Order: sequence, then C-alpha cells, then structure tokens
Amino acid sequence: MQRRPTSFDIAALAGVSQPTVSRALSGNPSVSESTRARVLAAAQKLHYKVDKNASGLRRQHARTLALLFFEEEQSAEGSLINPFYLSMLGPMVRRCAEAGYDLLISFQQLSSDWHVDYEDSRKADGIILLGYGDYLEYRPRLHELIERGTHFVRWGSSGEGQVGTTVSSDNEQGGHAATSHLFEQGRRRIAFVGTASPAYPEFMERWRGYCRALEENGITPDPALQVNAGPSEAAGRAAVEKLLSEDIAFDAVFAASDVAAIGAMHALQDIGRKVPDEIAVVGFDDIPAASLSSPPLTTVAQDSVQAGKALVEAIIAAVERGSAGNRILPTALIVRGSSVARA
Amino acid sequence: MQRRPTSFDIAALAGVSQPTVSRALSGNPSVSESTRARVLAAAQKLHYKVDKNASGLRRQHARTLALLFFEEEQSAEGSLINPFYLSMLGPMVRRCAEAGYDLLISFQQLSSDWHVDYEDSRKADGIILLGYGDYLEYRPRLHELIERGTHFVRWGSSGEGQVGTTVSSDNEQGGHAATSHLFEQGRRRIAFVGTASPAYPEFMERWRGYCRALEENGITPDPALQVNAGPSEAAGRAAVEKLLSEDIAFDAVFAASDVAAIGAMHALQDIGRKVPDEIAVVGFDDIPAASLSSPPLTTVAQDSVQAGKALVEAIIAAVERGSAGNRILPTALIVRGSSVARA
DNA sequence: AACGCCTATACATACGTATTCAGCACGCTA
DNA sequence: TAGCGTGCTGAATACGTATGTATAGGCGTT
Repeated sequence: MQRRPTSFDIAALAGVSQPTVSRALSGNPSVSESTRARVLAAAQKLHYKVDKNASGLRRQHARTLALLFFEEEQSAEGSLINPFYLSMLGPMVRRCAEAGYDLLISFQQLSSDWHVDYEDSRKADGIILLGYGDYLEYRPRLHELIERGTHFVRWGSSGEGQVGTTVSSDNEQGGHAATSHLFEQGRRRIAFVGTASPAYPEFMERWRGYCRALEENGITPDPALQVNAGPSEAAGRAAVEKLLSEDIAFDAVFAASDVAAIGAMHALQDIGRKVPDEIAVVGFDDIPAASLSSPPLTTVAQDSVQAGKALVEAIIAAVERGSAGNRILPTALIVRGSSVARA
Repeated sequence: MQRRPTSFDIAALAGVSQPTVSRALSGNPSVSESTRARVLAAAQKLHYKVDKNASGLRRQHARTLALLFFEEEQSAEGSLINPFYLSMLGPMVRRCAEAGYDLLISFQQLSSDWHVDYEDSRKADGIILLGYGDYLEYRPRLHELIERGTHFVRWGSSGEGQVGTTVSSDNEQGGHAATSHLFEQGRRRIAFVGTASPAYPEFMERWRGYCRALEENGITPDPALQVNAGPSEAAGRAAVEKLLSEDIAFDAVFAASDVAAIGAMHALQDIGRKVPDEIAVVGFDDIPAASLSSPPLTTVAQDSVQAGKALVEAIIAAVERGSAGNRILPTALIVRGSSVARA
C-alpha cells in the first residue's frame, strides 16, 4: 500500500508545478491544452483524486447537500419513512450527482435541540428539509434557521403561515381533481378522510380542493362527511368505521393519503361493502402499494421524480445564487379500479 | 452576518491558545477541568462548530460512510429502490449518528466505470454496498475494490463464490420456514416462484431452504413447480400464468419476494382462484405493502432494523479495526391471511 | 529597437484544525 | 536548596488544495 498521491506528485510526474495541476484539473482555461493533457495523464496513472477535505477547506464549501428528515418522537424504532419521501430519494440523489454535489442524509427528532450542524460545521452547503408530523411544532425552528442565514429548502405547502422556500405539489388542484372525478362517476355523498387542520397544511389544501369541486357542482360540503385521519392505515380504517357507526350515508371516500385510503378500503371490505361498486375510493400520493392493492387504488399522483429534482435544484440555486423561488408541481389523477364501478 | 468563528476566536474569548481549544473540545484529558469549562462556554456562546473539512484534512479521515446502491441500467428514470433496502435506511442513518459518523448516499450504474470515488477522495472512510441486479455482473468490481484496499461491506449472501465481508439474512432458513408452514397447512404441491440461479444468490438460498423443507417431509421437489421470476409484480404474475397455462397442478405458491408474491395473488384472483382457500401464498421480505394487500400476505420478514445496524457496525469495525466478520441475521415467518384457509 | 500586451506558468500563501515538542510552574525528595 | 518529575499550556507545524500575484517568453506596433 502506497501513500495517497497528492497534486504535488502529479505535478512532478507531469513536469509542472502544483498550481498548474489544480488549474488543469478544474478546467481553468488559462492552462494550455498540451499541459492539461499531460496532467490528466499523470493523474490517471496515479489514480489521483482531489482530496475533498483539503479542497473544501480551501474553497470554504463542501459541494455537499444535507437531507434532513424530521420525525415524530416515537417512530424511533419503527423508523418508517413516508413512502413518498422515500420515492423522492432516488431522483434527488441523481440530480445531486449531475450537479456535482454529494448528498448527506440524516434524521432529526422533532423535539431535539437541533442546531443543524451541517452547515455550521461546513459539512454541507445547504439543507433539504423533509418534515412530517405536526408542522406547527417545528415552525419556530425554521425561523431560527433563517435568522442564522442557513440555506434550506423545504417540501411542503407555501401558503399562509409558511416559512422559507418550499417546493410542493399542487394539493388544492389534486384534491379538486380527485373530487371532480368522483362526482363524474355519479357520486354525490363523498367523504373526506384526512385532517383539515393547519398543523397538516397539505391535507388542508387537499380539503380545500375537495370543497371547491363540490361547490362547483352545486353541493355544499357536509361537515359530517369530513373525518379527521392521519396518514396511517389504522387511521383510515377508523375514519370509515366512524362514519359507518354513526350511520352517515356516503357513496365515496376521498382520503388525503393512500395509506389511509387503503385502510378505508379494508374497513369497507371487512363489512362486505363492495369497492368500487357501492363505495368508490380515491387516495393521494400514488405510493407503490397503491397499484398493488385490490382493487388497485385510484389516486392523485405526486410526481416524485420532478419533486426530487425541483428540491435539489432549489437548494442549489439558494446556495449558489443566494435565492430561490417557491415551486408548485402539478399533480395527476391516476384512475384505477377503486373508483370506477364495473359496467 | 458574521464571519464563521474559528478555534482561534474561541481561544481568544476563553483566554487560552488555539491548541487548548482543540484539546478541550476533543476531550483530551490533559486539559484541566476549569479550562475546559471556560472553553466550552466560549464555544457555546459563539455557536462554534469544528470545521469538518479542516478537521478531516488534518486527521486524514472524514468520519463519514458512503452508502452505494448498485442499480440495473434501465431503472434510471423509474428509480425504484428495492423497498427492503429503503427500510434499512432509517436504521442505518440512526446507527451512524450514534457512532458519530455521517452517511453519504449515492447510486452507481452497474455498467459504469465506477472507481468508487468516495474513499479515494477522502470523502468517506468506508462504503456500504447495496447491490441489486445480477450479482455475477458486478462481482469483478468487488475484486478491484479489495485490491485497492478499500473498506467495504456488502448486503448479500456469503456462500461460495462470494467476495468481501457481507451481512445477510438467513435465506435458507427463511425458505425452509415458509415451505414448512405451507406443508403444515396441508399443502403438498408448493410452487417456487423465483429464480434458482447463482446470479441471484439470495433467491437460490431461499430455494435451497424450500427443497430441504420438502425433503424433510418426504417430498421430492418437482422441477415443474420451480418457475423463474425476478422481483417484480409482473414477473410474479407471469410465473403463475405460466403454471396455469401449462396445467401444472399446485395448491400453494412460495414466492422469493413479496412483490412477486403480490403479482402471483393478482394473477390467481384475476381468474377467480381463491387465496388462500384454493391456493395459499407466501412471500419473502415483509415489505410495507405486504400487510396492505388483500388478503394480507404471509411472508418471511427480514429484520431491516437489525440489518441496517449490522451493516453499519460491520463497516465501522472494518474502518476502525481493520476487519469484520460476516454476519447472518435470523428471519421470522409472519403468518397473515394469504396462507391460512378460513375455518 | 524599445515598448507594451498577452499567454502560460511558477511562487507564495491561506484555509482551520490536530498534534508534536518544548516550556513553565509547582511540589516532592534527598 | 538543588534536582527532578508531573501537570498544563503555548509555539510551531503539517495536512492538500486553490488562488492572487509575479514572472518569463513571444509577438505586434511605432
């Protein structure tokens, strides 16, 4: 085992000075082509790679982004990450690589006294925040970040009360599309399963789209049809059971998340109600399991590829150019079996 | 906006020299308690964080691990990561944090000329490899890594023809448990859906367990019941359709992956065969969708929490102590609705 | 021929930390 | 009181790169 080669070794081998090596490798145009070629050959030969610690130290940045998941306290062991976030992971990594950044990944307990070390310690130049759980709870931390001048971008809605640069799906439009679709299928008593509280801004926006679609069709949203439910199978199941136990009539369910929608379907199937013939179900997210359920779930797809790319692009813009605008991505209704009654 | 504080700033504020600050913060015992307290207070006050680039440069390591996904060529856009790998992510990140390491994440096309930059460029001290796709195809690269003295640990079986340190589930035992369970349910014609080729060593081991379980019960495995299928819904579906079209009788399916198992169930349900009453189905992996399918899928769970932890511990052992042994994790049969005929 | 300008390279230095070595003060022993 | 270890701290330095500044050579202009 040899000592790792440095730019001085390359310089010696190529018969130039160390600074020339640095310039040649970084594509500086003031190096002649013939010299650059010699340097490149030498570097190749010795398997030389720039030492990122030294490079980062000198340039005062790391060309690294940090991906930070906020998580609810308790999930520690279960450690299930929101499947939609997970599906953004691939595209994010890929976009980072294209842009020449590395991606660091980490969790943060919502409660913990997180002084986001990454930027402080120059390990990352910017941060992508993926929060789940109660938004109101971590909002104060975001203000802290802004005060300290930390570069960050967040996935989440950008409406009132929101802070920082965000990228999000057009939740309102998605909710509208899902509800309109159900209306077109002849459904008139459409239940909304998902909380309508500002603690979950995305859900609230989906609910707004739901209301708008109903109103456009001359229906006044019935508060009895709105049932709170978080994004879990059990919550979706419980929501439907509540409707049933209270004898509230409904012929369709629009759930604000796929996982809850699947729970709702299970609850219906358990008591023998046919999906979609008696009750149509639409979800939101298009998680992988959506197409695997039976019947396959009609849902509003968030484009995780675009989402991941947009997030990375936004944070890079913030880091390199100092600012980035909010971005809202379109959603697409994916019609599958759970919402269309068989002929 | 201030300039970032350095250890010199802390030194000045605490009335000591820079080296003392470094020692105080790193817990060097030769610093007196009173001095350490003063330094800590100053650091706190200025929000000081050690610059990891400088620190890494000086110490010649990064306290960072890299997580590398090998992927098949084409998945580029779809970018679905194996759900089991995804479920290891949380535990890995957590274990890294506990051990004081950061985790970098990245993909590699199987074909690309990857000269795993991370360790070369001192950005990471060791690498965790998560490969999917044809093992035989990337095995030569692993030899390269070993030759260059790179520290790495791989998820995958450790049997013959395998290279490097690995952590894996006990696939053989899992296959045995699944098959024994089906036998106990009275099934005698159990199909194996999943390839039995050394290109997919895990599948092959599961198949071995399947064969052993049958033989222990006096059944000779019938080659006609072994159908090749990769880990995709479509492959599982196709496998069952093949059995049906060839008129091969079977009363149970053991699929080497959950996704294929779900595909198999769909194919059966499409033609009106009842699961589990007519045909029982068991999968492997316990992906999140397994419990959401209907009927919920009986499967062999791989403990992703233990897996993630073991992988991180192994690579840290390799980095810090120069070596690590292989590790095989137990699996657990999770009995759900898809394999137990209703009373 | 003298001058200025441009190109390509070398020289010198700074980034912030961790560590080796030297030094100082103190207390103990003889 | 001289000698010596011991416990803390400071001075000096090295890690490997990137960049501002200086320099050498080549060419065109008057």
